[in-house]
Amino acid sequence: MLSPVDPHLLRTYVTVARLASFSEAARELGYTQSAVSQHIAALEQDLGAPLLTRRPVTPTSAGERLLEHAGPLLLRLDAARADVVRMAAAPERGLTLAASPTALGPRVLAALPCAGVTLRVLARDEIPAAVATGAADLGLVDGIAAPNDPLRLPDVAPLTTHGVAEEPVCVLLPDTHPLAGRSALRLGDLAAARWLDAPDAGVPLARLRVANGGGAFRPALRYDGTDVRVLTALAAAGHGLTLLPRSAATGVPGAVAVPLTEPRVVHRTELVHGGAPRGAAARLVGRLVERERDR
Amino acid sequence: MLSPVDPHLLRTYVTVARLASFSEAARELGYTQSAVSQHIAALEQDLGAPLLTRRPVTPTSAGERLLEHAGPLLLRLDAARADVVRMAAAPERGLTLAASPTALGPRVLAALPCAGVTLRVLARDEIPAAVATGAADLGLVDGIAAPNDPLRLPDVAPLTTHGVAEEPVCVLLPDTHPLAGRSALRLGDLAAARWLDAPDAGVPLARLRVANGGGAFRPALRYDGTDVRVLTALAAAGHGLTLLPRSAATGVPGAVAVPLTEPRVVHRTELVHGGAPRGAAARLVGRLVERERDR
DNA sequence: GCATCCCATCAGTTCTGCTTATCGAGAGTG
DNA sequence: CACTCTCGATAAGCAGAACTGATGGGATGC
Repeated sequence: MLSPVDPHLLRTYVTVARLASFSEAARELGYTQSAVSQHIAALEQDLGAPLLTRRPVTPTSAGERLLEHAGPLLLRLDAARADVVRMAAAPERGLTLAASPTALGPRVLAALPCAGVTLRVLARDEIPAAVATGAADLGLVDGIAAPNDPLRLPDVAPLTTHGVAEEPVCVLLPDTHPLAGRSALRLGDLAAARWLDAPDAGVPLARLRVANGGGAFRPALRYDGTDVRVLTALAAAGHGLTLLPRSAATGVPGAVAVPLTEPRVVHRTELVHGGAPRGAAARLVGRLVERERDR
Repeated sequence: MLSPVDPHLLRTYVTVARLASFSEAARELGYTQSAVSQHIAALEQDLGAPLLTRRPVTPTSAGERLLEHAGPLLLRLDAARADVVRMAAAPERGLTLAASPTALGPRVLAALPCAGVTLRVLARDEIPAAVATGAADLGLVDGIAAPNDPLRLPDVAPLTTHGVAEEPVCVLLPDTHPLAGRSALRLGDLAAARWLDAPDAGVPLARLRVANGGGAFRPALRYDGTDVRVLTALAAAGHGLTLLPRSAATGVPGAVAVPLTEPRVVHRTELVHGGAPRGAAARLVGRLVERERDR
């Protein structure tokens, strides 16, 4: 049986690759430069391939490949520890909730307890990681899916998800737009449009590209922030169209929200948590999931 | 910064949990019983929680949780090594192809080279693991999805997938069945039917349960093998209905295949491979993906 | 050509991880 | 009830791993 790759070596490897320097990595990790050098040598010998070019320090192609593995791997390793530790000691500190910006729909907001919650807005794909490592007790992720379909989340760890809410998806158009009067839109109607590319604030477009039959969207302006207000303002100012859940798209000055009817997709919000939510976290889970069942 | 869980300890832990014995695990791992005892003690101290009850040796609740993490974790660790090693040394041995039973549709069979291929039929969720760890060079997985949607695969490692074929999904009915004369069926027509539960041979039903609005299927007989012939024979004999891709469902004596039109799903086959397919593997990838593009 | 920077290598020390040996608790037996 | 057998915990010792500090050598800059 072949022994697993030593995660200790892996950690120094990713640090070296990130900083592009053995000595810097040594400083950051609290080792001597010598130790780091030996770590990399050991890893290269173990895998039987050079991982870094020296001078300048850059990953080789094999090293690039290893980097792709290393991130999720170290994440899972930490997640495993965090998850088990969480079961043992539940200090009942304040509840931390990690959420993507558009995941905070009306149903969620109504269910939040009045006090004792720390809300942390993160990019969509950081949320499972935050929950897995214990940085947050609960996560709220949103995205586009077929009705009643679960979202596709990166599975960094065994997490539990519950559907919490589904809303229609709307296109946000400046009210001067020729299609602004429509009561419904198909994606095909907008084939020639320019889109705002806002993976962290808006609804990710990539998911639709497939349903769209492979036709790529023409991105106009890319927005890397997480502020929905900025995004709606950009859309209202005519910088491009964007997709939002109805509740986030209505009431924007200078813009109208038109429901998207084809393809038949919904904006879905899911609650994600680790093994054993306790105390306030458990209560919030109960409240959100129960509301869903009433629906 | 917290140091990652030692995978060495993790490996002995899962072995102990599986065998429910320290001494047995020691024998299997080539350690002394003392070493295993120390490993478990170290892990429990590291995580700050008891993981096993002794006498009898059983995982605690925290231990159960850890087991859920451990499997994917060790798999990924091996996958990382295998992937990098594969980049370095490409010995150009015979091509090994791992496939789920119903993934071998006509398009795939036509593209296979005449010689030098080892075909290995595995359960659906073992295939990504086999490809990731290098047990197979390529994998073929099938499943049910919305048209043009990718399948949901367990992401054990960064793998690349290509859609290879899509076929209609058919219900296989014994020709004495009252609905056997229909030219098309909706899932709602079959709400009262009994189903064959064959997760490894047929098409998994779980995926449809969601699209079905949460209504569970009534399973009649469970078949754990991977032989499609057995499955079709069972269906023809009236032991229950089953879903199959059209090419696998036609021509079964005593049964008819009726296309499923609602929900709108297809049987999809995907090719999955690791980082850098070479030689014969690369040629096969090329041939399969190219055929897809022609479609 | 000299200084500097950066990684590789070597020797020495510390500390971890494994083995052997022994103990103690619990289950089965006459 | 005593005896034994099994199985896991613990102690001591030893070999090897891991890290440090020092040194070497190939780049680059002045």
